Amino acid sequence: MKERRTRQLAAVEEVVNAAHDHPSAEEVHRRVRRKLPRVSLGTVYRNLQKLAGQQRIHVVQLADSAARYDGMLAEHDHFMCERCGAVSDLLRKQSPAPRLSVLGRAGYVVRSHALTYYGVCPKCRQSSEGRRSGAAPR
Amino acid sequence: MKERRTRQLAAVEEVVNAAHDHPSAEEVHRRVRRKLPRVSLGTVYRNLQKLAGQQRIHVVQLADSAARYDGMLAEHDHFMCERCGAVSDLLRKQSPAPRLSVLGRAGYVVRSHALTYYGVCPKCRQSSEGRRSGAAPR
DNA sequence: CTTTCTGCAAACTCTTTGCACTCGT
DNA sequence: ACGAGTGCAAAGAGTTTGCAGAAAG
Repeated sequence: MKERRTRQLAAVEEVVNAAHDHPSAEEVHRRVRRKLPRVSLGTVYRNLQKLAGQQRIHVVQLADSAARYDGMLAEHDHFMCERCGAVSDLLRKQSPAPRLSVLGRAGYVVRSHALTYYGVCPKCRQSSEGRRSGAAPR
Repeated sequence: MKERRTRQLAAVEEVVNAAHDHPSAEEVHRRVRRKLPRVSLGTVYRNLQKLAGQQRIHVVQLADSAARYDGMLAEHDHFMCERCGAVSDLLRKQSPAPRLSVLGRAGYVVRSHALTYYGVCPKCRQSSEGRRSGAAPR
């Protein structure tokens, strides 16, 4: 019943907290392996799940198939580039308070919300300036 | 190169348009089968994909694992109940225009955005009135 | 007839899990 | 020593795809 501090758990948390690029489980695995070459992907999943359950990291589910993991705990939104797949954090200036009170009056209890913008990031936009190009998305 | 009007495609579109509960692919398959008992799940997926590509339906990716399909084309947001899994549509009163202009100035091109609230719906809230209950989620 | 679409089944991707063993405590 | 956590490999969801045959135009 008592939780243990294992190298694997610590390494997973460290990797997610150090990352600013919203890595997938597989990417977290790759990075954790640099320190502990023998960790299995299954263990990475188990630890990501445990950390998420304790709200020590966040799981981000985008239009993408695979879940991404985020160490930033402050409330924020995301922008996902449809060309390169990069995800960036957007500070949240104000929560949709008016919306929340409407929902509350209608009987909903709102626990959280997720807001994601989709489009083209500055980098990809630049690299297609003047072209009619369609770079491979995802 | 020319697209054909097959019964299967028509049935899939019809089912998604008639549905107000954001069915998964498997659920769409189940419903389409009531009219065409021999359609395969693969065909349902292919047609959902085709309709989505033509913007004739929308794909909704929530915290859930499986994608859901939505025939409502007007801009709107979603509320997902963490207890019963039901998803409801929320009319969007105003698009986050201030946010958009900030993003635009920063070089982002925003094509769309998705906003989902998570919590407990009125029905589930009622059925746990007064209890400290933790009904099984999902 | 030609070409797209279908049904079927196999393949693929992402994630979870059972089991014997390891390692924190 | 006890038992939570690990590695491995197999199993599960959800989704995609190759192919031979069906059917729309």
